[in-house]
Amino acid sequence: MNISRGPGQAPKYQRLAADLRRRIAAGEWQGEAALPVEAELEMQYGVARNTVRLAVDVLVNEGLLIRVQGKGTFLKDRSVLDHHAYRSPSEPWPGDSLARPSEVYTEEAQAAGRKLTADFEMLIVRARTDIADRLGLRPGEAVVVRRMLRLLDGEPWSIEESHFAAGLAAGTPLMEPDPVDGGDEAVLGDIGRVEVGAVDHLSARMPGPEEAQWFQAGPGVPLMVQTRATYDTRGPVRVIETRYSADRSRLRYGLGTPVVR
Amino acid sequence: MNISRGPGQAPKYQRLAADLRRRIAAGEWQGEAALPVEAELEMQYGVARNTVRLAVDVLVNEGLLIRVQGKGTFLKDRSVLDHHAYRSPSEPWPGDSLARPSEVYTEEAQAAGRKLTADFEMLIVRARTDIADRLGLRPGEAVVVRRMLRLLDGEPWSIEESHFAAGLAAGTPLMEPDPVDGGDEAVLGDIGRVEVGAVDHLSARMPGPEEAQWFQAGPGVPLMVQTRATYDTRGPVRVIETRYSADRSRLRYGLGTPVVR
DNA sequence: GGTGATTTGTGCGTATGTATT
DNA sequence: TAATACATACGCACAAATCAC
Repeated sequence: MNISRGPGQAPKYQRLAADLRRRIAAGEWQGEAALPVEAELEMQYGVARNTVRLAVDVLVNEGLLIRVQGKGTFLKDRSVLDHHAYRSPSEPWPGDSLARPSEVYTEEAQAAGRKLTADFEMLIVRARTDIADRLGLRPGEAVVVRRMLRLLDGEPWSIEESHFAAGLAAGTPLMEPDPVDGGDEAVLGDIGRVEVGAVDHLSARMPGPEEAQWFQAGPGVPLMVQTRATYDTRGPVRVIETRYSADRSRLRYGLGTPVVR
Repeated sequence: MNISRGPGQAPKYQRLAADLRRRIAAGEWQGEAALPVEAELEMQYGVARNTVRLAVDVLVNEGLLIRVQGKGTFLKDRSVLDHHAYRSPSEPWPGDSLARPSEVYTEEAQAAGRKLTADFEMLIVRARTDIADRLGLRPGEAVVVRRMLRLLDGEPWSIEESHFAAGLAAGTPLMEPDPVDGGDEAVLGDIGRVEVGAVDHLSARMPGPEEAQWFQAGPGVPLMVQTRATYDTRGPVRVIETRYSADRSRLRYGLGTPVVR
């Protein structure tokens, strides 16, 4: 392919990126195979190393390729784990359709032949304004954050943070720096705050530096953010913000009357 | 700030990026203000232009900054439009909680003081394997795709594609290259295929080149992808895949018993 | 309407650092 | 240890878009 630049043409590096994209789509390299090394691409296309890197940058930022220093440039693998974020109330399933004790995650992973582990942290912070809003608190009020860091086959998968008003958590096991058997909803049940409804907000964005580090997310891998505000008959109970590495997860919502398949 | 690189330190451009991130967070530039020009940053930090560009690249890919040739580098604006992807059946709302005629979008935009317009296309294609799967078709069977391109204040906002089995659409207005009053569900109702349930899958990824062009999405702006498979009592009805520019949209799901706020 | 100054975009070359094999 | 391959960093030149005059 000739990528010399004429007038009215796209820049070289973009044309090079397009050609590499085409060769990838054509299956020239399979699986997680390595691409030709940069020096080889320089020669194949007769361009400077800089131009090769600009082109590969494009595909890396699209999430198609990953670069590994000292090894090479590789096709990126994409295998996702579905998570049931919600089931229709009538879908047969042990427990509530809003509840999500840790066992749910473990089971989903096992069903997919994969292994899910988790770390736990508890912290007390001043609420972000959007969280305070949804909990019905004044801005800057203290909230208890219970954070679950989930790993899939040892790779970072999601960060789940449950936010409780300090008043609600006081005097309960939610103040302890340990996960609770049966999930936090067990505690909520004990104090008569059974969640009956929720509103989820879903968005996506690129990770910040700390997030990119924890998720081991290179360029081209967005985060998917699920923010769930739950309610009982008295009012707001908690806000759960869960961040997923988008290249490893997909969320599923069962809506309306479930259909047997 | 001194960003000379010592041993064991992060690379210059990363430290420069971190410092710029800090200055942005500190509010040194407000609104959509311009950052110092590249030459100015070169001098401030005493580095080569290349290094400045690498650092700014980082922040652009995080979605924090945008660059405009001939003008400068600017803070990126983020204003999102919420879309009600699902409402609890008991939430008061005209029409079904699964249905989404165009009017819903228009109303949501109006409520936010913005204007939503749309273009329509109809095409007949061989089904992608995942679509065929969910429609219960053999791979490669023909499907009718009804595509709605939605613009918010004239800016690209979402692409919605409804996929119907060719057999189902035959002989109905779904074969016409025009939108249907009341939405496609009006046609489905007429032929006795009232959707009673659905399964949504949500994911996020970076746009491909055509998508990036249509969405006018620079680097750092992911797509959010919602795939809804709907059912009536007889089986699959349609698959709706909607792609949103993640920096302009947020999806809302009302779950369980709705709570008055 | 045009001209030049400003600012980012593209492209080349070179050298050296660092991780992997 | 040596070779390989990507990462970082410098410098330079010109193109293309924008804007002020």
